[in-house]
Amino acid sequence: MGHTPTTARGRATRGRILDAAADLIQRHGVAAVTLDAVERAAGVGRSQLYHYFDDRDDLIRSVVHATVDKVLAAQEPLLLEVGSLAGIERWFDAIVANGTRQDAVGGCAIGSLASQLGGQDELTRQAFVDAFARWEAPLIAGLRWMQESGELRPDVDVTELADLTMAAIQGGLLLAQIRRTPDQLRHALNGARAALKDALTSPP
Amino acid sequence: MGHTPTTARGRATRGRILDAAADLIQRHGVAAVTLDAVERAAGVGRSQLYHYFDDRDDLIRSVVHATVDKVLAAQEPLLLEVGSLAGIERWFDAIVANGTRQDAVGGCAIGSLASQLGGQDELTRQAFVDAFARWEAPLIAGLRWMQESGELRPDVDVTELADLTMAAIQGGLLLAQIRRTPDQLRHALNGARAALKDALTSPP
DNA sequence: GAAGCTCTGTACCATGAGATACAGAACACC
DNA sequence: GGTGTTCTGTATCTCATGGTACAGAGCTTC
Repeated sequence: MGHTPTTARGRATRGRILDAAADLIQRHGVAAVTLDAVERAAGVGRSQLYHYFDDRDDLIRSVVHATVDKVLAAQEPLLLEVGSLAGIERWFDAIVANGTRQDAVGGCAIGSLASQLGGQDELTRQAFVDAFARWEAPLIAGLRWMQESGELRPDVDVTELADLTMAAIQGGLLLAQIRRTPDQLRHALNGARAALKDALTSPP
Repeated sequence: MGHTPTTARGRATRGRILDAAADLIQRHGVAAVTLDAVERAAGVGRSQLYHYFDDRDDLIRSVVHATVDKVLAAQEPLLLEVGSLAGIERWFDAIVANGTRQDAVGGCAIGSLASQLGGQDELTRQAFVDAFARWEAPLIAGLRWMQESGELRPDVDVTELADLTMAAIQGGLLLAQIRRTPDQLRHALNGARAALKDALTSPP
């Protein structure tokens, strides 16, 4: 898997390559990631690419892993507070804000990658399965905690609720990306919020 | 946009090309659609491709339009009955069945295409905007009808409900496709169903 | 059955893009 | 400051792939 850089300069270069490639994918799809384009965008020569990555596929895979780590790291502080309705709402708000921010491009980086590369090789697909699992796990844990502490009705299926939430996020982001407006995402998350409130023991 | 075939043989050939290309996209992504691959899969020579399509891009665009029409045509009979809870539930069941059927590949053909080509040119993106609008319109109309006839509470936002539903479908299909199991899709639609029931005037 | 279409088969071209070779610069370490 | 390692620049090769040329088969129509 190429050389892992040891010097600061090396890490910076590898990072620039990864960022440039990720940006190209996000904006114009995987097909737009030609080595020439990456070089231009990253301000880097051909030899650097092959110094840090085995080949193009290795680069793409690395982008996937980097993106997954980055997105999940960004989510982490919010996902830790998901054990309460207020925490979940903060999480939703952040997602909507995030989807709105990136000038109308939006879309979930992981979801976007997933639908482009999910049908690729088994290894890449597995990476996305793991990514979504890591993403959903804190939510399930939080909901379960709420259920055990009596906030949530005992008869609701927490995995079902979590799956709905994840689907609403992904679907909302996809549709918002196509329509270039965050409305759909907001609506979808409002719906998920309603479903959550509906499962509370004490209706608000 | 190439020659539109006039003979039966011509239509069959053009159809085979379109089917083969659609299949390749669905299974291995747009990048896998090389002209050689299409020829092999469709049992067709290079000259046929350029007889019926201007170039590769035209072929891809044609696949998009054909897929949209096909999916929407398949949905149509169910979408006409969406003016009642029972009709909506039949629609959901069909979607789940459809997502389950295609041997674990699944995924929404339109959604999959959309996330691969949505960031492409403006024209293609618009095609998807239209597709989703055409898809969602009957649902909104049905919900509005239910609201006017008193089945649905007057204070609920029908577009919000419809957006949640569409997002649940798309997100559920995406996640089900990645995980190769229809559970997530089923869960997501159960959630959407719950949200719908919650909006009814007479709780079931 | 001949003309004039639509449709098909094969060979070929041009070039974009992935990959390689190799030398030289920058840096770390003693 | 010398030496080995990491990192970078440039030129080049190779080949897959989109695109073209052109002849020939197969209908349809008169």
